[in-house]
Amino acid sequence: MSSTTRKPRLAEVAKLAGVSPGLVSRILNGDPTVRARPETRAAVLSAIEMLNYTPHPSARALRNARTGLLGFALHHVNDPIYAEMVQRAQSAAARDNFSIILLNTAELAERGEAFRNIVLGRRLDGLLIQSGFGAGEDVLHEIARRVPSVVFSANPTADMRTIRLDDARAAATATQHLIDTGHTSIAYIGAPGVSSERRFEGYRSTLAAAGLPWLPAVNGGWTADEGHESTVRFLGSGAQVTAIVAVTATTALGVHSGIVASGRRIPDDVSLVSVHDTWYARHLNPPMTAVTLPLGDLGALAVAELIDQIDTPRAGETIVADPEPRLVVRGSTKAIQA
Amino acid sequence: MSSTTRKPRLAEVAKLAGVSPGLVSRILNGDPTVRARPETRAAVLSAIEMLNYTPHPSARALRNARTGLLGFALHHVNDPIYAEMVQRAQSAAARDNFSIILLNTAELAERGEAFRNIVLGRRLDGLLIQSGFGAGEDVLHEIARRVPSVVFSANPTADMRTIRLDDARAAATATQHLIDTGHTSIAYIGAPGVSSERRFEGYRSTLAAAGLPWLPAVNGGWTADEGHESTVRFLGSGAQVTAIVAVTATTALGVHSGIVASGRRIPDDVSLVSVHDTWYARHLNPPMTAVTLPLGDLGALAVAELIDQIDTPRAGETIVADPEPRLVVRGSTKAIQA
DNA sequence: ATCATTTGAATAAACGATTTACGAAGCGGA
DNA sequence: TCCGCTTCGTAAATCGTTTATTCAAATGAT
Repeated sequence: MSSTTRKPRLAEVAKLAGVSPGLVSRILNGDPTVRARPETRAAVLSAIEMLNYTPHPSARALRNARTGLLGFALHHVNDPIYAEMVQRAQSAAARDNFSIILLNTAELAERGEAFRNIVLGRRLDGLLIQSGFGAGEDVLHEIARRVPSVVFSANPTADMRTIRLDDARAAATATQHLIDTGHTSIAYIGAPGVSSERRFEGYRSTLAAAGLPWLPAVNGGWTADEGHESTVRFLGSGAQVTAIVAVTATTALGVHSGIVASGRRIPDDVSLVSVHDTWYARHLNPPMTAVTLPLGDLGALAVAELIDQIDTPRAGETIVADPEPRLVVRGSTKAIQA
Repeated sequence: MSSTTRKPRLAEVAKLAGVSPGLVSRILNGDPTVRARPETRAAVLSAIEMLNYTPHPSARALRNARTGLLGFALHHVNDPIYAEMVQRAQSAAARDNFSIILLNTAELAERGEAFRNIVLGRRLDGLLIQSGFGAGEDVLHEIARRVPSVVFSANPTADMRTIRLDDARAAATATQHLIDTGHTSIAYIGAPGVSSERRFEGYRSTLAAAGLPWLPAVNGGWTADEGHESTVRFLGSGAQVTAIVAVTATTALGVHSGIVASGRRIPDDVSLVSVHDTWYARHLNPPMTAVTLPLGDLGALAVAELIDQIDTPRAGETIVADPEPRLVVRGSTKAIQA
């Protein structure tokens, strides 16, 4: 299978170049205090090249107390909403030679101990933590205080570095679109946690500003199945709304099927707008109107802040927003005839 | 922020217990050759407990030449199809104290060098590689020969450990369902790569066995958008089929919207069955009939084989299949009236 | 009492890279 | 010639575990 030659060590490069291992290391890492003759430097470089040398990551990690690994703890790793965010985060990390490990926060409940061990066990240089969903919040925040971290979605606190989207504005944009097209009876289907609360506030304040009535948030959860159930219950209870704003794309999918299951037509009877646009929105029947949020930018920026945080810890809040709120109008919304 | 006390080292545990570091290490790792008095062992254990000691992963990795990290290289990491597979793989890995890093094979084209460095740079103990999609296949297979690996989706070779689903049977199950409900004109919309080829063969042979005609595979790609485009083209070219089998769930979603965009009704004009069931299938309008494949089992088994592979490399093929093919009939299929 | 075993544990050398402290040439000036 | 300053590098101590080797004390046999 593999050939018998091991991977070369620093010492072997040094011997080939006729210098000491220390010098090779310093040249390799661009030590500014190193003063080597051009021909010495060239010899080192060509020895590295010739042996195709790459440093041993574990040895480096031990000596430098830095693993080059970042953790990305998400509430639901596999929510398609996060695909682009994770990808952008990984590219951003790769630029600084970091790799990203995905961690599922849902495991927190069952296997909290294992989670803490991975995260607190010097295996990771830093951690991106999605918070603000209620359950296990205290554990996450304790971790955030012990490991260089950037917490996102959560509300800001005095001692953490946080980053989040402009949730209120996104929901406001969705709501305003419905108002603009003549709707006066609009519901919000939300989920547990502060992101949903902020979106609800965007919904509520926009309706209030327009002099229109608002309803308490319907609790739909973060999954399509929960969105479906709560919508069926909500509409089944005789609610007379002509439009719904859904907290996120997965929930919105369930709301979509829930409206259909309730015997109402989209958009003729009920219009639907999703906060968060995603890959499947355009393929629904009818296609779903949605507000785009810059999750990719959030991921990239979160990583940049985290890497900064590793060197110089500090608290503070960052809000990531598109220059303009972006609404993608598709077939799930329709103007009310005056 | 964090308190001033470092994490304890092995030497500190040893001092507290009044023994040597070596002994602590051997007891900690359950060395069978260690002969310690019960009270000594108890002292060590209580010292570990008292200091809340956990070994330094980088030091261990250096000494043992084992990082505890497994790579999971997927064609499209974020395809929702893989959610359960990745989760099950992670649980299986966690049981043996391995963590999993997700890698995107799509990056291979642009950043092949970076990919090789991560993968070949002793950062990973082993690699799960999804193969069989055509592009970059040679690079993946070269890697598979140099790092302990389990390759999945690909066809078996003499020198690799491979694992895959029973693709042909899944497609056969889907096709048979359509035949059983009276369809005689059935198309298959596929994608590049051997998994799709195997599914096509299941489709073709099932129709042949029933004495029905089959069509060449329509190339739809692995994404919803590609499925949509190819379906619109296919139906627009005047194809007269009453049913379609789609290679996977994402493609099927695009086929679904493509049928609608072509002005045909599901299931009245065209029935649709997806190979792979997934979370959103039940929320489509109409909900999508699908064949379930045990991707979760594939993930768990692949990890188990990989961990085995790390200790004792060997070639061989494993096919993961449910005891019974499982078809979930929803609203996207309808019997043809005779 | 003496020698040979066993039992119980310590010692020290890796693993591979990084970095601080130190030193041998080479050079110019007095 | 001798001192002092650069220049260009080297040596050796870490980082924290693991494990082969060694060794002292306790036990047993004669």
